[in-house]
Amino acid sequence: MDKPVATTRIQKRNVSIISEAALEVFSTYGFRGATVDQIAREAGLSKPNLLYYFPSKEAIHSHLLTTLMDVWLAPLRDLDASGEPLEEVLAYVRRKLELSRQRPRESRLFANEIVQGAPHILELLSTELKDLVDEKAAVIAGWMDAGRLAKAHPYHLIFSIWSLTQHYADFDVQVRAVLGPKVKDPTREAGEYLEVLFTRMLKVD
Amino acid sequence: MDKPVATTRIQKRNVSIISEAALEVFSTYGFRGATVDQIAREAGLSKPNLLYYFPSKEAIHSHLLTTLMDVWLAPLRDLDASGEPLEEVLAYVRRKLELSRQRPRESRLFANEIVQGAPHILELLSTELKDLVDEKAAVIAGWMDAGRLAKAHPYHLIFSIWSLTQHYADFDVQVRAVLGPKVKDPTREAGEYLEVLFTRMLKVD
DNA sequence: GTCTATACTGCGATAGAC
DNA sequence: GTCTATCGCAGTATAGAC
Repeated sequence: MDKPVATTRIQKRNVSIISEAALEVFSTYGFRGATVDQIAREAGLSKPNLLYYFPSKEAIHSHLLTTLMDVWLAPLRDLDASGEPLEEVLAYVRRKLELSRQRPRESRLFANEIVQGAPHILELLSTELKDLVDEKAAVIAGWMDAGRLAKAHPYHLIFSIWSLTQHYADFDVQVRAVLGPKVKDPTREAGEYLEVLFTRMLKVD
Repeated sequence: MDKPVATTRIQKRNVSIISEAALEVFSTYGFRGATVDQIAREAGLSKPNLLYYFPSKEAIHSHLLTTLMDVWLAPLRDLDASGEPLEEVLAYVRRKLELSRQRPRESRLFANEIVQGAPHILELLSTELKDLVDEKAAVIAGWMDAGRLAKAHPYHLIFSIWSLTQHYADFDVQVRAVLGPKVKDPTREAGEYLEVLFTRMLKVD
């Protein structure tokens, strides 16, 4: 809803600048906590000028959430039914953790939205997201039935991958506060830990 | 900071009613998204009357966060160095998951705060929380060194317990959207899954 | 101690000049 | 297509009657 006007090159460029600024602000302060003024300042535009490209604050937010959904789900889409099971799952974990490291703002944007009850994307969750998870959970269940992966609840396996990888983006301040300033790259440690965790969990003896 | 006035019974009762209402509203909308009007309505008081008990919106929020911190850390405090290692960890997971089930609003209150950079409790995280985790991570490391628990990064083990258990409170709408309406109690399924996960992760052969 | 009324601020959005 | 100016509203907090 409320797509931005974007036909000329200048317009496309400004829409992209605004999106970048809005991602920065929304991911830090949440929807209500963010102000259009802040986003405009971050984007280097005046407030009315910004509202020329997007009709409202809500429109910017919606635009971000929907366009980012694809990026967010790509790692799961890439889970390949014809691959080697354990390696496929571990590769998924790696891709997801890499996404948390490289795009923590996107992760926090979603986290803010979902913690508050997903008012803007509830529909997407029970359609697009559910369909994809249904499909991939079936693949994983197939591997388990074939004895190629240790048995476990496939849906909760996927939830645990989301939870553990996104934790290092969403709760970054807490992780750093607990580990102390000496640990420069918590996500690298996390990668090693998660590799061990899911191998022990899923490897067939 | 800014403790509420609470000497008489009526005052104590109202402070408690306000806290309950504020928890409901802050956990749903975050700090900025919540309004004093909403909290007052939820508490059945007029706005000025509410602001007689707490000097400001921020004071209510601080009061909630600091008083709830103890409840939140209790399960980890109860991890007993003289107990049987695997059983102690599993019991911790169970207590934490039970807390997510019974007090999802508290979990979301913290999640909102930390996702947005923990502006109000950063200090607490790097002192009280860090000290407790340091202590318990040492206990776990001791168990691993003694060969009573499979080796793994103790800090990230604790992070993974937080992450996995709180996920079912903080991301409840997403979990339910994906599982569909037929699953009435995702947390019960999660309990079984997590039992398996941490047993396979930590059991010594 | 609790209410009504209100001061004051900051925000989202629009009007209209250029 | 971008600006200045401003409207209208919602929000926090306070003054002062009862």
